[in-house]
Amino acid sequence: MITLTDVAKRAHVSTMTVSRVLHHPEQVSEEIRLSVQKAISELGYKPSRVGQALSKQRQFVIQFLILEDVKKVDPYYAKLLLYIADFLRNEGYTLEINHDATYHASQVDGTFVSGARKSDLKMLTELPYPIVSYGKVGQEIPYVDIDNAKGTFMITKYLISVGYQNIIYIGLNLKEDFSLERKKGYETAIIENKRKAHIFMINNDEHEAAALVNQLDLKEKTAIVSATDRIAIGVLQRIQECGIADVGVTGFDGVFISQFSLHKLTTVEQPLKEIARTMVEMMLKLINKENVKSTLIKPRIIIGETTRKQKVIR
Amino acid sequence: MITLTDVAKRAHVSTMTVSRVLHHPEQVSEEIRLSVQKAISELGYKPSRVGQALSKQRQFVIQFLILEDVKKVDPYYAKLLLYIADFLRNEGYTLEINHDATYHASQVDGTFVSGARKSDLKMLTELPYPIVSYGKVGQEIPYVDIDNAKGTFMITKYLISVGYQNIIYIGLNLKEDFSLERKKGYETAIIENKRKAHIFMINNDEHEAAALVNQLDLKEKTAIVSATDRIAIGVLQRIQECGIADVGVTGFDGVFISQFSLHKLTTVEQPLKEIARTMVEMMLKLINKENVKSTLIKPRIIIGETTRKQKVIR
DNA sequence: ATGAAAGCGCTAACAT
DNA sequence: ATGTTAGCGCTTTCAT
Repeated sequence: MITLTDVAKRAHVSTMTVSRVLHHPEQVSEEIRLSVQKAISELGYKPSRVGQALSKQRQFVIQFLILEDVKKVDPYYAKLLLYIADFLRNEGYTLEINHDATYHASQVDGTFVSGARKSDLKMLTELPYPIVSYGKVGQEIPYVDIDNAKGTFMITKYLISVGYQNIIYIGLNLKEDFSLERKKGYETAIIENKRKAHIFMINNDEHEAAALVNQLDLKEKTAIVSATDRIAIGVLQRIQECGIADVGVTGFDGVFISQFSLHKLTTVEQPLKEIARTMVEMMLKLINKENVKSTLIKPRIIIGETTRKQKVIR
Repeated sequence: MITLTDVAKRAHVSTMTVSRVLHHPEQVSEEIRLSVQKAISELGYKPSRVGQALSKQRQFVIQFLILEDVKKVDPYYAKLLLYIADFLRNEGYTLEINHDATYHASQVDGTFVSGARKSDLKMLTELPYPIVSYGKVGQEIPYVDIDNAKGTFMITKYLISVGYQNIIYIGLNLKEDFSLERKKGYETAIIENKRKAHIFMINNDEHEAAALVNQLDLKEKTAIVSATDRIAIGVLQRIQECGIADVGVTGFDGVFISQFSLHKLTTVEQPLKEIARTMVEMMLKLINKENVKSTLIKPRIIIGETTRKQKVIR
């Protein structure tokens, strides 16, 4: 391995001069600077992360702590991780993946966390470094999340705008924040437009969704707002089987699932790249002891082929 | 931060004695060992990764280098990453995620790579540390892969065993190894059972698959072996729409996609946990300068609801 | 503008 | 069985 000392010898200067060339080049005379830079590139010198970490007492490593069970990991996490890794790298940080919930002792400069629940709050607040959560856990922990209420609000409003008369919501039978928010978004849009709310709550299961559709006696000009893509897929398949005409179906999340269907699903997209960017920005601020505010990312609705197309709201 | 020195002072010994208690406890008298262990736990001492890395000249970090574009990342990568992270952690290693293909300069003890192509071979073989690839790139690089030929072979044989007379293969129009292997597995099973091969090659697109089905004039007792779940989804939806009876459909990969359908797809599963375990084992051997052999993992076929069920082959 | 010295946390090699 | 020394690569502090 090429070290600072190697470069220093080659350039006939001290290691400090080399270090200065790298970090405070303005403090070094041009002549020496050039010859040091030459030595660096000739030798192919790369600073050792370990050496820097030791003397700076910083690791330049951020961990992503996934608290879900492996089997339940959402498919789009891979994308989120990669986006985060990319953004971090631009800032000179590295991303370390950790999974086991008992493993918080890792020596890092900060932690991203996903899948955290209220019961994790104590453990998380006790960590000796900054945390940013993907998804709200509690006010104590800065988070980034999609604006769930806005998502269902936007998509419901869209359905109304393209002429659906009757709009049904199939929600998630869960007491988590995101589930309540999604329901609220639908209700707000319904009230604003003086329609009648029709709400059903089920588990996140395509078969339950299909079974529910069977009992609904759907008419034309009806649209179904689903709280997740998975519910939407069940609804959609049942509707197609029955051959009911002009019934709109929408989902929520829509990163992979909605692609695996002949008819592209109208859905609320998780803007993963923006979520990643925001999470990284917040982390860097926290590391610099700056204050941050939890952020809701504005969702984007994707108009697919499972709803009418007339005009598009933004 | 609590250091070795803190522990040493507390236990009234030298730092080396503390280090020995941690790494070679048999070399330390029981009396001292106990008092050092007491000091360690009272202070909550955790060895510094950086300090160890510096003196051992090792990082205890493995990177996973994903060479695909973010947008094309397979959904099941998240699972693979987590499994690998878990296995590595048991061995005292940490998993670092890197994505940008130009970023191979990372200081790590080894690299896992996925999505590598022939054109990456040169770069990969020049890396100064061990590599294990997920998926075959060339003989130069140790890899772990699912036994693609065996997968299609097994599933074709299964279809024959449950009584399908006519078995069609819809393959991927790609010259990559895995695509050729999957086709070969089908052909081998067909020849062994003295059936007639019917092969079509298309892109990995559900619409192309559906369009192909339209031209096929399918009869009863026919089954379609698809090279990917995505193709299978297209086939399946088209068949359901047409209401053709007793036509079997199978896929390949089947980690997430096959779950998002009312009718669970019969498919060849990527045994991700075993792939992860094998990749980690190989990496550790390589780090220890032992020889390794590239490994094909035996696939498992999942019998879903898109094929007849009579008896199960293993 | 440049350099020397000390220290970050740890361990291998060498004493005792 | 235990301790001392030196060194891993780098940066901060304090000379010069």
